[in-house]
Amino acid sequence: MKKTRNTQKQDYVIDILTNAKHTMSVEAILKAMPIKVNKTTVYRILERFAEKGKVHFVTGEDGKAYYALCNDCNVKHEMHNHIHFQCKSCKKVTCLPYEIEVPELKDFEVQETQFLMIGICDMCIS
Amino acid sequence: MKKTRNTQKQDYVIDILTNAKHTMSVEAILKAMPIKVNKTTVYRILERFAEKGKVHFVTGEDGKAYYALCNDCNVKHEMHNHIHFQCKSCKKVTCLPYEIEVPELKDFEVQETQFLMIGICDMCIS
DNA sequence: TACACTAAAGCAACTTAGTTGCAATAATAC
DNA sequence: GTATTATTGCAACTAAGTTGCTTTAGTGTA
Repeated sequence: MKKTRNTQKQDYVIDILTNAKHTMSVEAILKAMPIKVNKTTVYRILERFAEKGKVHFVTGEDGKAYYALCNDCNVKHEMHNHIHFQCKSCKKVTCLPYEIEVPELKDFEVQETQFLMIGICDMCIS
Repeated sequence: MKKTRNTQKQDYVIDILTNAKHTMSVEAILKAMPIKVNKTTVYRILERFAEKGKVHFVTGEDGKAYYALCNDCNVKHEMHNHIHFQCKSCKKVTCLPYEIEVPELKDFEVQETQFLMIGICDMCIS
């Protein structure tokens, strides 16, 4: 395994995702940063974390990637088979505590899953 | 309901999707067109078809939209709860004949679903 | 068949997420 | 303290998708 270093910016990303109520886009993470960080840096930090399984992401219906910390989700499963919900109005993506029972596929070697439900959230419905 | 017109270009899109083995990106549809068509046109044709329920799309892990004809998938269900598979190597997205049992969500009004499994397909594994 | 209405198509310019290659910076090991 | 190299920054780029406006061409009516 490649050597890694601890940096302040990586810590900030973890802090921000830890305190996040929803999954976050790179754009949102950048805005939440207490110091100025380049977007490429954030992309690469998240890429590294995703490889290590610290973070997972879903691609929203809008084509953007939304990131969240991995809590117990993949410790047990190696995969993130829980559902995400994206609100069409506010675009927020939320991790939901529902696991999907995934079928065995014959012609495909499955590495990840992304289950997304799309609609309107409570906050936006009123 | 708004009036619609039948045009050659719309027919071509339907033809192409009918003969497609996989879901198709707008780029792929454009390439498959027997005549020159503007990309904006294809986007708008697909948008109209999606509204009418003739077509559905999944957002791939790559953030691109992949379109497929709706066969019996939404006639019965109003939603497209089948699984899609995207190959990380060739990027192809395939509709799979597996329905997902979706949970009732309390805080969200669900309008659509996108279930994506990601990995390597048989063709690319060798 | 000719005409009016307007849906559909074309065009060009734009927006934005994400990427790339390379140079500068700074953790870590010695 | 110094060397090594992981990490960050920067600028330029790519590509998907959008927007506003003009032009073209289905379709209904006379």
